[in-house]
Amino acid sequence: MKLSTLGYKGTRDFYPEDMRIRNYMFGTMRQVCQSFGYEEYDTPILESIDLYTAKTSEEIVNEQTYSFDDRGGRRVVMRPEMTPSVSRLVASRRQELGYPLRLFSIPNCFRYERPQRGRLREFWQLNADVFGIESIDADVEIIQLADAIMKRFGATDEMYEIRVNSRQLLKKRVNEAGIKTSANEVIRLIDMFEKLDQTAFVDKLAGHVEKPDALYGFLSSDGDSLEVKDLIMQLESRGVRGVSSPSLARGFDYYTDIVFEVFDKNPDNNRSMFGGGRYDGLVGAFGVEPVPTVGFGMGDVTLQNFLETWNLVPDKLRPATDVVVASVGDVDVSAVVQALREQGINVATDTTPRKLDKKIKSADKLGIRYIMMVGDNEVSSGTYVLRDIVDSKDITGQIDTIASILVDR
RNA sequence: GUGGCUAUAGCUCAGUUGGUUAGAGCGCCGGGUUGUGGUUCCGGAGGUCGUGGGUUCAAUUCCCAUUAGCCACCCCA
Repeated sequence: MKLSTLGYKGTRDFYPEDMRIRNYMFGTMRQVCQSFGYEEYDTPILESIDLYTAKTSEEIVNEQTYSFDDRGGRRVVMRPEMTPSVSRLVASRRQELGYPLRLFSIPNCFRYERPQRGRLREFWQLNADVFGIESIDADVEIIQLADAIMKRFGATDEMYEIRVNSRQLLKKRVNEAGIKTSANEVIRLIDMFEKLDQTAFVDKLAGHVEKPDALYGFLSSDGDSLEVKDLIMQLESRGVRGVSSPSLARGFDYYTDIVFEVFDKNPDNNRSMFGGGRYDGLVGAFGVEPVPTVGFGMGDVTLQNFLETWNLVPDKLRPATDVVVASVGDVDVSAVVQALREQGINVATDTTPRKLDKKIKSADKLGIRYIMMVGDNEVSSGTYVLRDIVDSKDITGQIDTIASILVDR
């Protein structure tokens, strides 16, 4: 039987050229996070199902997780998100950790969903969280961090919008409107505010609250939360533009106060790219003293859509290999290769019996910028020719000269 | 979970109103140039037409199922 070359549904293979883009994205995220004083951590992909049952949104746990029973009969879940794991991490050493604690990670997560644009079954997600700051300073910092990452990718204010809301205020207004069903159902409906027209929305709302018109009026206003206004002001003083969005709710149940999302303004995407908020109750759910927390998750799939549609992916991403040493005829190139590698240069060899033009073509195809042709003449004279495939020019010189060019390329 | 579109060579796609050996461009491999690429010329390899079943004398083409991909909804990164 012939094996299929297709991978599992909703997952991706990363060829070197894909990996370069991924490394670029993750590298940029890592740099900016570290510049804000965030430290990297990691946790296992597998977690007990208990971690999610109470905290994540119900739909995600019930219908969107990969879960199975292990050989000992324990229910195991492949993490659908990182927040419960990092909360567990902090809770288990609650006392001995130093605060404010700033953490980030770029884990792969799994959700059993129908794949489509911006959504796959395996995705990576930058998670940045700050623990131990009660004041709005933490919310400001996290949003500023998210914004800084966007800007480091070359994004400008026309490309995305940061929407901010207070879940506390939203809950208050929902309660004032007189809940007929449940607060969660109303909030879920509010999430659809932008997608429905006014009459359809108010009609639906009328089934859930006593005073739909009052609630609608609030949702379509600029919002009147002092906290949100203060937040937006502080962001502005740091050069970050935030917009009040009273209907913003976010899907996860664990958010307690400020929530935000970053919206992709490109018509090809036109969707919420990522978001986050404050979840003060999650660490405390492990039976320790609660720790105030603000964080966000930034998915690689939507981010890559964003970068591609706005043309922000650098096209100069090159392989780590600096040079190919190509043998000409029957010659031993190992000494030359060794000498270059000792200088810290990444060297691939091509000692296949093919003709030299094929070797140059192959190096070009692999994206490797330099090729060094080594035959008997070069070895005996000690003078080598280094070809820059990109600029199409040759550099002739001793091995040290060649090495110095490659080192500070 | 619901709905729509799609599946032919490595890639992008044509095509067969059901009928012998299924095509193009690009890419790939080899040669013209026994030590120098991206141009050009010549030659070559590569497809059980996604998979399974049905209708038919005959299916890549029609029908059903299934799988995968894309898109929208739900939800969300």
